[in-house]
Amino acid sequence: MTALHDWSLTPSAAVALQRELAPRLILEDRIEAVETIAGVDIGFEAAGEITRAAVVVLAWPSLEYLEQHVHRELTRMPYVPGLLSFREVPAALAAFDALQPRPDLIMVDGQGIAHPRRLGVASHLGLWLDLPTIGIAKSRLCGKHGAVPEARGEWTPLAHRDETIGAVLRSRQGVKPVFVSPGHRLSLPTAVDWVVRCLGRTKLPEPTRLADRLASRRGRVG
DNA sequence: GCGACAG
DNA sequence: ATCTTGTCGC
Repeated sequence: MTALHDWSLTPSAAVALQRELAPRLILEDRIEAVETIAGVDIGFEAAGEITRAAVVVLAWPSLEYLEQHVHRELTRMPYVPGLLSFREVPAALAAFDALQPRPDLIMVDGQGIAHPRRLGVASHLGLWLDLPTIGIAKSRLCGKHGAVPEARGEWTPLAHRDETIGAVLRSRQGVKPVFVSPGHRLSLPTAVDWVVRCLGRTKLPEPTRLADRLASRRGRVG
């Protein structure tokens, strides 16, 4: 019952594809007027056999709820550090198909270019949809950084092989920082700005926080 | 060779 | 990610 799909690549083939795609990323600000922002996250059911992709769309600048959508499908790949997009992006794309006007900006739960080959899940999704994306991860995949300032909104750079790949942001005082990195079509400063602007009084920005709840079915969103 | 390792 | 109870703090 193995559902083969063009996303089901062997690890080495997936790595080769990442190396081919990373150079195509645009890390300059190519983002239009923002009126809607989407948050995406993936959750699992039935001991991981079912993948559940959730997308929540909010209006900017009110952050008012506009719509949500959930797509469920059989899980196609196991979790392998560095290859997360092959496990989650297919389901996320299906969830996005239900959105009529596409969002102007997307916040993804995971890394953008803060990845060994600069192609985290946020970058891969952004490249595929050709939309601006930002990666917001709750923990580090690669790279190193110094002490993170205690004040909310402050950050310290995340570096990897002499490159600045992201920001370790104190999104909420007294709480572990989040790792922000550009996904596609925007710069690091711009990515951090958007995350800070979408922050409520919680650790995660509203789009991602709501998508998280919907994906893990931990409460109502709309 | 020995760790580290998004979700 | 997911499995899980109470508990500390704004």
